[in-house]
Amino acid sequence: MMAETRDRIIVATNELFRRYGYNGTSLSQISVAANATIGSIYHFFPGGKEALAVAVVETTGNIYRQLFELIVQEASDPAQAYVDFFAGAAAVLEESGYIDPCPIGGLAREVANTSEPLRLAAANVFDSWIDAATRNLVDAGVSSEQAAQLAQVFVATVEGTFVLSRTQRSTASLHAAGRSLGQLVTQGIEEARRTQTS
Amino acid sequence: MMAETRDRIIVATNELFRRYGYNGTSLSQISVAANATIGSIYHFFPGGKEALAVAVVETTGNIYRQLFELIVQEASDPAQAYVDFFAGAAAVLEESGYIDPCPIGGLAREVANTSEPLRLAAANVFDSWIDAATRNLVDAGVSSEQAAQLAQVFVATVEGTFVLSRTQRSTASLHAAGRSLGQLVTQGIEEARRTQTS
DNA sequence: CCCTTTCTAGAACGCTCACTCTAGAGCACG
DNA sequence: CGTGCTCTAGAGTGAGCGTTCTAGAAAGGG
Repeated sequence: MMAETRDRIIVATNELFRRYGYNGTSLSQISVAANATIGSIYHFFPGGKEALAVAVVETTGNIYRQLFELIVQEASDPAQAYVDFFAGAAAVLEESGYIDPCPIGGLAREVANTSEPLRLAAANVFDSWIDAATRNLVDAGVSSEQAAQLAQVFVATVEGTFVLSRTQRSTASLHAAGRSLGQLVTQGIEEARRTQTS
Repeated sequence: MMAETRDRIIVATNELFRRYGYNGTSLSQISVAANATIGSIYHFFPGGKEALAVAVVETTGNIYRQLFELIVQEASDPAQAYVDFFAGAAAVLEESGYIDPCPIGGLAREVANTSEPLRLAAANVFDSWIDAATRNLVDAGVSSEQAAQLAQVFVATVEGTFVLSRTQRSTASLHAAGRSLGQLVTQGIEEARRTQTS
């Protein structure tokens, strides 16, 4: 029973943050959406709203990293994985009516100057995503320096296209980013192969 | 006298939004920072906080577009302009202690679901940036389809690296993005030349 | 010098916020 | 049958929010 309520609170908070942001979401809203009283929220998250937000960032960060690794695993070739990732995000955005697909970037940007715990939680999530992408690219044959650079650009582009597509209500930037990222990865692999065989 | 106060309000609001976001900034804070009473704020912006935010988005959007065009004009070659742009942003971030360099993306993501006027203002700014970059790339010899795609990726990457660098307190992603964008632009120019001469 | 317009001053309003507190419900275990 | 622990219930607190309102200060042309 305990874990169910806690999970419901996290899921509901995640959705509300994606729509209204951190400061735009109230505990009473969360209480209604999660079907849990404010007393319950403080029982599971004694640190209040901030602690709840940290939990949301961490769980969502893990889910997205797993999703990325799944897409990588199922892609026909390394470059295609990145195209697929952006195509999947585009589909989610269209289906949801352009609600933010991910609460982390928005939260981070909103409170980076006011909540150090939240900023750090978000930074750790971005690090874990960059690490996962770097490992994948190295596995695909990209040099480790190039892989680190491409992984950063990948994560940055994901966050940037979320901002753009949400604002413009268009998936054009996501498709553009998929193509460009695929191109960069392909080129990174070819360059490493050339260097190795020379 | 009138224009001075109005400008002071816009400048102060811009700075506060970049630190604390839209919902995290109060009119009383703005009033203090701008050295203007709340009555003055409502005199110049009868639409209240939302109208003030729209004005901030529009003026800041114009300033950034002009900055981009200036960098393009002074760059040694087209690809270098994009490297320079990210390098400049990196310098600004480091100097400012990683305050958000631009209020627009954060605002847009924060209120895209709650304020249609603000969302539209931000969307128009992004469109104007994409148009400016597209024109620049076409002038540099890139095909119009490629230019449109690259311009979208450029703007998305700018916004994304702002999120990342602000969260991680590091300019690594900015430098990585500068290199990758330069690479994509160079490649776009070469590809167009090849197609044309064949 | 008055009159009109532009702008400032700041108190006041209703509302919602994050958070606290005290009671008691539900349930497992001896 | 109770004893103890986890979790829920919901009223209450003080503070701060965006906005409104009325009154007056500057400023400038006739």
